[in-house]
Amino acid sequence: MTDKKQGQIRIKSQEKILLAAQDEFISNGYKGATVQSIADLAGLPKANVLYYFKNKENIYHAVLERTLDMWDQGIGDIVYEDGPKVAIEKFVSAKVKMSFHHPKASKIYAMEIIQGAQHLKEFARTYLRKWVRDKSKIFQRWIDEGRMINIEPINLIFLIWSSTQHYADFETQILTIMNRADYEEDDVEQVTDFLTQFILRGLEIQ
Amino acid sequence: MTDKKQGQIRIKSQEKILLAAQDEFISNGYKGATVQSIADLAGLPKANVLYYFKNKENIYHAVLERTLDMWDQGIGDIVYEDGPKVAIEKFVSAKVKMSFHHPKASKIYAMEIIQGAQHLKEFARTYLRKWVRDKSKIFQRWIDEGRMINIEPINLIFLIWSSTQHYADFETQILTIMNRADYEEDDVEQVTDFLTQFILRGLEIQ
DNA sequence: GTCTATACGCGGATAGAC
DNA sequence: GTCTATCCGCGTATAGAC
Repeated sequence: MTDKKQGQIRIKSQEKILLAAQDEFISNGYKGATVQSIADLAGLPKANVLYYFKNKENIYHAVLERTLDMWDQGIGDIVYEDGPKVAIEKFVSAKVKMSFHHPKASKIYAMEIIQGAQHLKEFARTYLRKWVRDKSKIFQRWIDEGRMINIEPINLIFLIWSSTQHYADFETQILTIMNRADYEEDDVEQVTDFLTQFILRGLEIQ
Repeated sequence: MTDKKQGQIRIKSQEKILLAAQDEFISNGYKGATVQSIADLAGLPKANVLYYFKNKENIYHAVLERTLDMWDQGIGDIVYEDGPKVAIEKFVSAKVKMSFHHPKASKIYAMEIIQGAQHLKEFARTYLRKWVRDKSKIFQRWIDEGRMINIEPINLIFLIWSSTQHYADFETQILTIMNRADYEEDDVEQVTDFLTQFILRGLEIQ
């Protein structure tokens, strides 16, 4: 075997482990998850999993890190130059896409927060707080310019986050209520349109 | 000791156990929770906890049941006779109050759904599905009468659920972002007003 | 690098003393 | 009814064979 091939196996195995771990952590939480289950789901011996990641804590950190990376990339951005209408259309659309295409990332994140954000306190205190502050300022500028109704920007941010993430986190409940097995590709557009239009009306934009 | 006093102890102990269990299940999930932790939090020996509830599964069921009861009571109702404006004001107000005053109930419920609703599939399939169907019909009637804008009622229901519950489930994140230790009583009113007004505008009611 | 075998502790549950 | 002592299995992690 060449080094290249071994490196390939390493990468492939780590990838399989992280995907398996994501499922296991969602199903059973950090403490309830077992390395054995992760190994079984990944189709590898338990010892290999621990060889690659040393211990359970490290696996979880790796899963969380990928989740945050995804948030960072997929989220798009809110910039002043877009104006309120386009900015909100872009942002809501990106968030809804994320929820439907990567519900597991959203679920891992939600569980971590509900359980007290033990592993994400620092992320919230620094990155997230700054993000909210920055975007609030942009919304406030638009409010001052009379381009949207006068609301607390932070309430708006929470409303957008919650109403979009709901389709990922509460997927099981939504599908059960609607008596369906899976989301369809059409759902993304339907929800995006509903939320975008609803929010724009709520802000009296156009 | 009289029977009465013993009954009192029984009730008090069960109450302490259920409150402790709620915290433990939120922090560590069903599988990660330990009977020993619940006992410690309740200030009772582990054997007593198992004496009252037989096993961990039963404790969890009891906690879930209380959560659903609370949902049932606290949620208020949406009735045709109120008309869309009053109905939404009442409903949003009740949901926000619940989120701020009983965040733990909301968190237990959210975790259960995120993890796949193993213990609540039946509740969703029967009770919840019917609830959504009934309320959708009421909204549809108001739509047909031109008293609110034409949207999919189910999207509206999900938006109200998610935007109100967010303040309970994501409490930790919200407080961290806002750099505060706890919610204040004023927050309930502020959030209620924001969400109510926003949603009424989104539906073009008034 | 990969896997088997095992040490060691924790957790659920019960038996039985008080 | 209440609590102590204990059983037994599972889970993490590692030692060491291959």
